[in-house]
Amino acid sequence: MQKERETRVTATGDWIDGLPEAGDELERSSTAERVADLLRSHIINGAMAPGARLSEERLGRKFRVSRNTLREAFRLLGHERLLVHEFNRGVFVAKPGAEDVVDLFRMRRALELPAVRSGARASAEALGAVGAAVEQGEAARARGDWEGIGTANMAYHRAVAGLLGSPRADETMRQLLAELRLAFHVMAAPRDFYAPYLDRNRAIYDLLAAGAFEPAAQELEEYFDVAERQLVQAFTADSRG
Amino acid sequence: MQKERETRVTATGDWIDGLPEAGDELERSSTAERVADLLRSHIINGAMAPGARLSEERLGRKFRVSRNTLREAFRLLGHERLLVHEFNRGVFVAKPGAEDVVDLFRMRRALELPAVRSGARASAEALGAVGAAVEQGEAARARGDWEGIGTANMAYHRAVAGLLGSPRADETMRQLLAELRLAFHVMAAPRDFYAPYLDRNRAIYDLLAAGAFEPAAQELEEYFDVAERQLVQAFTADSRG
DNA sequence: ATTGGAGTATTGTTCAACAATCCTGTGATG
DNA sequence: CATCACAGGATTGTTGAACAATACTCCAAT
Repeated sequence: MQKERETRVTATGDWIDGLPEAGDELERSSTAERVADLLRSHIINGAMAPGARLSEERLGRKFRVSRNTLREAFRLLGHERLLVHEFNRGVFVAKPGAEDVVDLFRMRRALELPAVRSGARASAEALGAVGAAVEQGEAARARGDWEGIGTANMAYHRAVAGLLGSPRADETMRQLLAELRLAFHVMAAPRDFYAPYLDRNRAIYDLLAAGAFEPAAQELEEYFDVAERQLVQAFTADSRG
Repeated sequence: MQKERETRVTATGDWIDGLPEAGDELERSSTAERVADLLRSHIINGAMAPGARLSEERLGRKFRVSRNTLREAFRLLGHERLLVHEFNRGVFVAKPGAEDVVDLFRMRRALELPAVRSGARASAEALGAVGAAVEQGEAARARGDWEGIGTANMAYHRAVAGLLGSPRADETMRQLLAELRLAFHVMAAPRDFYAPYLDRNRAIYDLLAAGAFEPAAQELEEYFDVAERQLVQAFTADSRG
């Protein structure tokens, strides 16, 4: 009897202990966070032009939330540099300049290159995410979905940074890429900006999968140089106003 | 007459244009930001124990601010990972674990090592900040100010990351170091933890000042290895409860 | 063309209220 | 004895209104 009871208890314990610790799946979110998510998607999709003003009263009425809740959301996005908060003047959609693009690429180099070079220590899962993003991008290209190509490119570089296995790097990378995507909306309609880079993404992934981490890093570095130059050029050419 | 008028006008214009664009000096801060600054310093100085709960009502009464303002401050510090916000339960001072220390060092390596290696491109001002931090630390040691040594060490590594000349790296570094400092308060009183590293800081700076960037990076890497191991060890040894 | 000033609109902050959720202690039940 | 149910109290989540402080606009005056 004692034995049966004990086995039952330990069995239950093992069962529960074996569960994956209740991740963020059932994490209830506050209204402010949901509003922030909504605003963020609008911003990076270009629905809100860079520099546009976000009126507390009008947005609050639109989303059916109070000003206080809206202000909490503003704080969140301000910390991600998607909104800029000017005291007593209001919040505006950030308007990145060429110097921001340069800085963003500096950060990307600092995070993504070490991530690739540490590829040997990366989990198979993290590596698989890179491959999945490559195919996601190619599928988007096949159906001419330019928006999808951009999304896939973001996923790709997030996955690359994810090779580090660092929660903080993941979070930082997420922000950087969102900001970078906002930067695109500043320059003149670059619908198929990312398309030429899909093959390069594939090449880097193949090197990664083959264990050639240093060559992959070199390829990635070259990509950074080319993409940054093209972006900065688009910015300075477009610098009227 | 026309000429005189024109010169006067252009002179005024040049004078104003020459001014340094009004930096953050006269940037008025909101109450929420001031509260956040106050809380941050309390957290970093260990006045609030990791894991402690921050009651909205009591803190609001203490600081004489409304709950809404306090909540805005909580959001700011939550984004910096100094506070953790559990929905419907409240906010708590973050309680970093060994895995956080490992992650923090991953990020530090990613940011500080490239910064040192790019030292050739760094401004003289940024380099001077590193030297100033070294001397600040040595002065603190001379008068037995252990708290001051810790502060100087933070300033030192912020200055090192500052060699990149990247605003985003500066901001990220500021957060990482604040979080790291919080981690110290978790382990058993390490008053003179930083003291042994002062000479190493000096050595790295001397290499930097001499233009030996790669050797400086190697020294820094070694410092990371030693410091991380010591910290993680202190954590795992102290992992009861 | 620039300066001053009144009036309006918007943000900053507080306060009070209520709903939703969590925590605690108590008793019932097997 | 362990577990569960449940009521009561405490805390957070969110709203709405109010007022102060600041910025913006427009017009008059020089």
